[in-house]
Amino acid sequence: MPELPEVEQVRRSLCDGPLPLPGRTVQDLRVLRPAVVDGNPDELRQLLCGAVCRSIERHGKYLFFCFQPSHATHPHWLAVHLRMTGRLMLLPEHQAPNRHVRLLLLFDQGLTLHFEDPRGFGRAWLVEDPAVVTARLGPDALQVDAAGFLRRLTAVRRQLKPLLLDQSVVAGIGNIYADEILFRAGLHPRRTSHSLSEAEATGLYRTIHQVLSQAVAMQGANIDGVFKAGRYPVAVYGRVGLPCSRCGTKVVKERVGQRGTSFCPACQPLVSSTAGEL
DNA sequence: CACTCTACCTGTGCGC
DNA sequence: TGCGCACAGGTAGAGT
Repeated sequence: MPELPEVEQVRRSLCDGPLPLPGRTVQDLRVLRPAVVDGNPDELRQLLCGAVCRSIERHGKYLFFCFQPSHATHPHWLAVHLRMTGRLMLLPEHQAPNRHVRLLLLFDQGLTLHFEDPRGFGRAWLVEDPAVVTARLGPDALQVDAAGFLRRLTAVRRQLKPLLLDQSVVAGIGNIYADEILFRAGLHPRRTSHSLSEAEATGLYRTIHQVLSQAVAMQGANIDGVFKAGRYPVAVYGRVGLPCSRCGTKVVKERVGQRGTSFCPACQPLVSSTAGEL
């Protein structure tokens, strides 16, 4: 389930890997499953064939591929959202797409970008400007400054778990990192934004930044047997019934805001405490 | 405004 | 072995 750190890892691997995408020209585009494209697949193909990839940007969980078509003055952007099970892989052209590949972008020098997605929730679509998409989102969770975050936090009266998941507040946090952040901040998922002390609110901000930047540095999360994108060790997500790494209390799972939520009932008390960060 | 539900989709893992 | 089924989750959009 790619969230900010995993999406950033994808971006980096495509930009800074041994075979960087920027600078390469699209030779062909194949839509293997039309639902993956939001818009007309033929139009997408016409616009991107012959276009040169200039850069790949990220905002929250969205990727934006900047393409300069040969006969246009301004670039076109391919927006991509991987949702839960989407993956992007740059493979040699002789590699046959597996049955879950939805979209193929054939580049020069025999490189093909595979957009694979077993669940088929992921989407790719063209935009004139990434701002069309990012206007609906809050600031990127790694870019937001303390004052901006605290302003957004105190502007509402909401439970912390759904608040962190709301992409219009800050963009990039999903179910896994929301649980990890709240655990490390020592905050119960049902605590409300307006109930936080100043120290708790600042601690939450610092924890968001700390957890996400550490996860980016470790190339994403590592979840036992499920999701091994990177090496960032999760402390509570998917660890129901196992002892909390900090105090040994069994990790519990409840539904908070319709979402499965794992936390340590001892380290994350529902009542305000002066414990501070973990 | 805050919350809840539903739809989308399919692989996984459980109970029987 | 195999069937049925709940479950997982990001987002949009509708409803309470």
